[in-house]
Amino acid sequence: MVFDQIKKYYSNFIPMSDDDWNLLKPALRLVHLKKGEKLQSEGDICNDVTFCNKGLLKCYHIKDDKEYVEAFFTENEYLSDYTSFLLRIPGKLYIEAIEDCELVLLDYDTIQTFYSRVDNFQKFGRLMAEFLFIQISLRNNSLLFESPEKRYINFSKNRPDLIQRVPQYMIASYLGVTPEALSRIRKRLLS
Amino acid sequence: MVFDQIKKYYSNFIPMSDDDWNLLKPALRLVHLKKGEKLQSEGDICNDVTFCNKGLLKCYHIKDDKEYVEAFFTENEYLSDYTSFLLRIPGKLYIEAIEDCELVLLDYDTIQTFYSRVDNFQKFGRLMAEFLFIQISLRNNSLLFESPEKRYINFSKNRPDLIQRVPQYMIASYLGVTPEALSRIRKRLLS
DNA sequence: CGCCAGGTTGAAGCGCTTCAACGTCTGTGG
DNA sequence: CCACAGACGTTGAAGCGCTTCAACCTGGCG
Repeated sequence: MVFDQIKKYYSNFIPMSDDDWNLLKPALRLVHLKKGEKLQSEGDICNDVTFCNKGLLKCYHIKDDKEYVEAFFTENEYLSDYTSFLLRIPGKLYIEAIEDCELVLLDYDTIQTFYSRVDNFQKFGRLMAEFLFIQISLRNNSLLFESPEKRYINFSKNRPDLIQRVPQYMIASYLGVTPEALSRIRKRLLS
Repeated sequence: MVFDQIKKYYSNFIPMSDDDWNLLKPALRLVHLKKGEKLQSEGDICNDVTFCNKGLLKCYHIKDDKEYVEAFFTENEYLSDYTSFLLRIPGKLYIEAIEDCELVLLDYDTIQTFYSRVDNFQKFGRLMAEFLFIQISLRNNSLLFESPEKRYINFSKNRPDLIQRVPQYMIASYLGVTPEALSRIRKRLLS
């Protein structure tokens, strides 16, 4: 059923007893998003963490009328404007469907309740934050220490699926260059 | 006494009962580091989190014989090669004293034991990972969306202490530019 | 004193950005 | 069914800010 994927995902982090699961399940909300629709906009306080069952989303912010892509999320990935979610402050991010999406949402209050009531969940929260930290560290180092060309090569290697599914100008933004620059990088790499 | 600072730091994240504290205190190790000495080198598995009582450290890695500074740490800050620490894999980081340091160390096994035995500590671990995530997100966005000039301006504003205490070429590395470029940025900003 | 580390300055080069023009594909309405 | 519009990608030319390399300045220290 539609919550099987997220259950499996959780189970990778902590053992999930039937009791735990039965407690959690009623709090999950299934949401569908059409291509181009937004899950969240600048100024919203992010009130949910989102699990992607199906589809593809981008997470970006806007500055001087330009779009800056911070991340992509696809099947079996966990996403949110985590900074806004944690600090309860308005976020700067837009989260938008690049393809039609099937998402599972879990709200802040429920999560906090689970943190305090279910030991395992506190641990899940820790592991999740640690996991996200490691992810973002990798991206950090990539941005600081690698050339755009190297970043593109790595991205193609690590996420060949996204190279296919995401328009090139969004990938350029994600890599921190203009679409023209990425086009030339690709051309250079062919020879 | 020497562990007062870290106790206070912990108390910012979780209530710390006398019982908790008495349990934790014996596991803390006081370490002194002279300017230029290293706490950790590339290839080491990071086995401790470190709290800085006094002094100043830099965290960097080496690539093509060049030093790339990832972070500075000073009084009342918490540091480690968190990726290596969490994943138990050899790290890429060097951690080195820029000034003589007084540090408080807490090792991996003790922390894991505390995670499983003391509820509050599990929560501390979560909050700490969340905190680090937010920190690194900020840096991430700065690197991706701001010019070196803007990064320098922000850095001067946020860490005027470090501008004074850290040699300029290390700040340049931290900001992701060459020492020459930073020198010219500073010159530009004077007019 | 002379050395060395740290900072500045100059000149050349390169890869990115910007702006503008031009392909190419796809979908949509006349 | 074709024609056109719009979205996406490519290409060219000019400009800019960074890097690199080299020279030089300065202050602290043996």
